[in-house]
Amino acid sequence: MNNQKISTRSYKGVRDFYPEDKFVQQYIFGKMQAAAEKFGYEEYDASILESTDLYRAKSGEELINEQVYTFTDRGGREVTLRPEMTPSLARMIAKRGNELVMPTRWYNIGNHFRYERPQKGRGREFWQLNADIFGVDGLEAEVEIIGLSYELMKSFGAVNDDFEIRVNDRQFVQKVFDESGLDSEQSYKMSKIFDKKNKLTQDVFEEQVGEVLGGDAGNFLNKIQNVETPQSIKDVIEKLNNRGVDNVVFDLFLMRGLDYYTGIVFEVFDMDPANNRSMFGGGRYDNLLDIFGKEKLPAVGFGMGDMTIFEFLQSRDLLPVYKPSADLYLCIFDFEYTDFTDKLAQDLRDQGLNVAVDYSYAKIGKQIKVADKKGISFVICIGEDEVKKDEFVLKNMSSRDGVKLLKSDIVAKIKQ
RNA sequence: GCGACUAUAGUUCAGCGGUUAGAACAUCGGUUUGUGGUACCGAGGAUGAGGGUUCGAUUCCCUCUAGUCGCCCCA
Repeated sequence: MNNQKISTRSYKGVRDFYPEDKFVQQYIFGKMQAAAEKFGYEEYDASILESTDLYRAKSGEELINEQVYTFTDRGGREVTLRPEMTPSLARMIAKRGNELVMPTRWYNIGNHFRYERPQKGRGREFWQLNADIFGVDGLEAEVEIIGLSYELMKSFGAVNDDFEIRVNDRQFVQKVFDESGLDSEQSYKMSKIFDKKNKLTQDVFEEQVGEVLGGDAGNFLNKIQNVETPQSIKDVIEKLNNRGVDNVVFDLFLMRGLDYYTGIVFEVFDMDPANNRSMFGGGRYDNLLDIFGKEKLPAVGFGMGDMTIFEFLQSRDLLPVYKPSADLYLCIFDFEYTDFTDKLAQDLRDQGLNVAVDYSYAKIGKQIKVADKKGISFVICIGEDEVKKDEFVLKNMSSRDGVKLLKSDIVAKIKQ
């Protein structure tokens, strides 16, 4: 036998969730679920394991070679831990084919894995909400998805000044590029520079634009500086305004990294000057089913990761205070009252209360202290008096009060 | 893949080339044997691994490992 000590650390980049962490996670997921279902989205799920071919077909080589967890199973199959939800979603949608009644609205909250260097707000395992609507050609779909994002932010307690929704239209950008005479390679490079613009100084930006154009950038820079908001964006903004969403702006340089977007794209920005960055976003991607040989399907969706929204909520002091699941803690004076206490606990559980029992038989003050440290709201101590009279003192831990009541009144008193 | 920084108790941090490595918080016990939050007393618990310089290294140097942050990337 070896006596090497096993580290208590979790595997690099993945996270443990202690009860306090899980509580916050459940809060966040609860808000995500509520917002999605409010708009009539149906929950779906898939395995975290997918055939590597699925990603090979859809994504670039770099993703497969460097950024995913891939291994060979005992049967010689190549397997990949899902790095995102969209390929699985596309596979499921394609498999159902014409069975699906359009429009279809689906959402999922699941964990994903990618092999990269962990750093602030980014791990090798992350959880993400995906919400997508299929079968709607018009801007109503974009407006709904952006509206859903907005609703979700509000449900977290964010106010309009906290965040800003930036919108762009890839087709419009392409039109601008075409009018300026850029070929397809130049257009692709230019879109990458647009995407990075926020991180560049104006000088560097202009220099890089010049490099792509291979000469004088003056006309092009002048053109994009004076570009007018396209009609599609005007429509989206107007429809959102009608819904009460007024922190929406046009941003010609918003591209989003993904190549698969085909139309409107949007991102939600944190307006905190100390942390002014993109939190999440989405857009239209009508070519989703290409790799399955299916015809085009209109699709608009967005994804929201748990780590970025957590940091936002933390910075705005919008995270909930931890509360344990137990409503009531039962303390026992002496071993002989245990059966009585267990029966009481079970009765109360059958009535819908979450009840934990202290089996330490330590001094009663100590048992109460344990309940206090655990943050449980109510305590009842069981001893000779209680067993004899069938009457109980319900201690409210925050007010320090105790009220005498009958067993039949305990549940009502706690739930009030 | 590249770069910077860091590594001391469960956690956050001190410390000094030299006797027994300190504190706070947390944990446990006690002051208090039918009732908790304050206060007081006490206890357990640590120098990431290997090598080098030195009479002596937790301290200085090197390697490894791990972590944090940034770049790249971001589905």
